Amino acid sequence: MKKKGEVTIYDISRALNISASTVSRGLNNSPQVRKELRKKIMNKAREMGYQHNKFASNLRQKRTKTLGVVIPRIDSHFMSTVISGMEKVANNAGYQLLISQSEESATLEEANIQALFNSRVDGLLVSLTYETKTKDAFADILRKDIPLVFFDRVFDCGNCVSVVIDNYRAGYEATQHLIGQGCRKIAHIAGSLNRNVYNDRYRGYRQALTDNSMDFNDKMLIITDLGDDLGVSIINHLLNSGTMPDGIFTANDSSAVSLICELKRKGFRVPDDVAIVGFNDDPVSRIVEPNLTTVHYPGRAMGEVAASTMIRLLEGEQFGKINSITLSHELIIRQSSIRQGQPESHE
Amino acid sequence: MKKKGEVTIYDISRALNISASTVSRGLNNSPQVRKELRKKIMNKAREMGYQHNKFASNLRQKRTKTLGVVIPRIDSHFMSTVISGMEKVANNAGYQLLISQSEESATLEEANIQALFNSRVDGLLVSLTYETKTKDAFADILRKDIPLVFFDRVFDCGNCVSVVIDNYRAGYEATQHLIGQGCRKIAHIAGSLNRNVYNDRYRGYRQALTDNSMDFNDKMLIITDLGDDLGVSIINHLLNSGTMPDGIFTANDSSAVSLICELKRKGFRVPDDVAIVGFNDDPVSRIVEPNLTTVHYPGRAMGEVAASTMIRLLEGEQFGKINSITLSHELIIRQSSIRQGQPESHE
DNA sequence: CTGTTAGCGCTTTCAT
DNA sequence: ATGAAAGCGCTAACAG
Repeated sequence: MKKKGEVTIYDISRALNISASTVSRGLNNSPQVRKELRKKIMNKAREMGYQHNKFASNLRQKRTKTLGVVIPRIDSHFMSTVISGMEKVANNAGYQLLISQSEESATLEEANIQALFNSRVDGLLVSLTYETKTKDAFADILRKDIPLVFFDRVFDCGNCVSVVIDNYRAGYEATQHLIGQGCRKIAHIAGSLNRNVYNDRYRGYRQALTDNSMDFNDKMLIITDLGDDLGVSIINHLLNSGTMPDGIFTANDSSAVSLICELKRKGFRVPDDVAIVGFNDDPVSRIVEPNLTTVHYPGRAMGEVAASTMIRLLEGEQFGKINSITLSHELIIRQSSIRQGQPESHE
Repeated sequence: MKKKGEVTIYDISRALNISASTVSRGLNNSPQVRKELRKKIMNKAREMGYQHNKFASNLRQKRTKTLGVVIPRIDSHFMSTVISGMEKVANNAGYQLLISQSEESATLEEANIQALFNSRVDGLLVSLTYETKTKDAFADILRKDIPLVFFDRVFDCGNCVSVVIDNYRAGYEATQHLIGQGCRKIAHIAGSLNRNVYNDRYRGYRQALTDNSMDFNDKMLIITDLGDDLGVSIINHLLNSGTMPDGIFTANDSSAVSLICELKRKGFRVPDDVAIVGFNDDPVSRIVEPNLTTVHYPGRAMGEVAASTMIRLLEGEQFGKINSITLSHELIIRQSSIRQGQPESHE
């Protein structure tokens, strides 16, 4: 692991017969240094192939200009879009992103948080796993007042910010749409109800049923990992349960697409026999036939907002304490849920 | 930016009436320290809420256990899958990933490389932008012997490793397949020919034409950014050019899907009027109707291999110098390119 | 405006 | 097996 001898500010100071502090100041564009000298320092630095050593600087300044990110997985359309927005904002503000995946494991999540803490990230951006139940993993972070921003899958917690959409309302609207299309037996495919996103969507669904005097049947609630190959097992499960729904609201688009494919394969007409509404506005929702009605989730904006909120927190431009930021979603109505001669209800 | 006073090894050494060096050794599980004492140190550390400071450690050891990653964008199925594999391998080996996006801009790419270099990453993993022409941006990296691994979009360069698939052969096979299906006028939609991936696919396409005594017509080559809304303009362009192809090989799946949609909208039958082959095996290729024939690209494996190669490089377990690693691809034949009564040729 | 001095927290010879 | 001391490269008082 031999590193060729680093050129340090001392080398420059020696070459220029000035002190290291002046070199440091010059390199950081301090107005305390004569413009002329500053330029001389810069030139010499370039000439000598000097490269700023962030570590030494960090150690001294006790900040890293680095943000830690912990997410369940990065390889979904939604999450990669969030991270893309986050990286852009962070990079523009001179921050770097240390990204780690928890793979839906609370244990790995905790290990990742610990590692990021040891790396002394200035702030932590987190979207929780399916499993996470307690805030224990965040104890160190919170004790040290390291800013913590949750996004999408969040914890309600006093000293941190959450960036979310109104999943409850989105779930309500999705269900209401199915009801408006004439569906009378509506199933819901959910993710882990530990997590706000799935719990809220579920509660919205329940409320919409209630508001339309429709009974909830617990055979119509299926809790899954929302994978993209759920169609077969879910449709079989529903058929076996003896009550085939005429509408399904499912908590993400990949499961919705899988359902549509399986329904078509089994000879059901979509949406006339079974109408589907998904969630996320994944690109596939526009491609699958019939096109999928879904909830547009502003992923890029969520990443941007989370990052810029974090940076504002770090750089202390707060005007009062923010607890939570809710971005707007939108129900995108596509043909898969518009039934023949069944006009869309005007809400 | 007040940080509550860190607990250091000195605090522990004082509490235990031993020296800091012993504490350091104990914490690092050095066999030089009595087992008993080691345990006492560990316990005290936990009790006092000690947290290892990676910076100080890095500064001293001149390594960071951090890998820098520079990619055009993270928000595509392919790239997010690569990164996912890379992160997993890195994390398992105790490395962290500093990820930045170049957004297809050579300038931003260079700035990102510079920033990562200043952060003293132990190694750099790069997939190039459309624009990048020279290796100038890598001068510092190479001079300092920082291991450099390219993946997907690579530079041929003496002192670094490339992880790729055989894009030439894949392009050849894709085109050959269309020819086998009876296509006689085959267009190719390419990305920037600066980049190996697109150039090689293009050359494979040309060679397949040649080997089948088919003329190449430069109106059949369209160079684009391979965006997902290219369908309209490309089909119009082809129609206006006076020679509508009966087969199209396009360098990624999102453009392929966009083409299919536009062709269907215009009343062409796919594949009987125009057959399509894409690239990447994106999930949409399985959803679009007709399903898309495409080249399976092992994204996760590519990320894993790139990361583990890097780590092997860093940890010096090399058995000779590796220049390039080629992963295997696979042409996935789906209905969009199987024409009625036109049996698939047996290659 | 510039220099002197000290120290961030850790690891690592070199002694003992 | 443990300790003393030096130093990684930088920045921030403080002094002039």
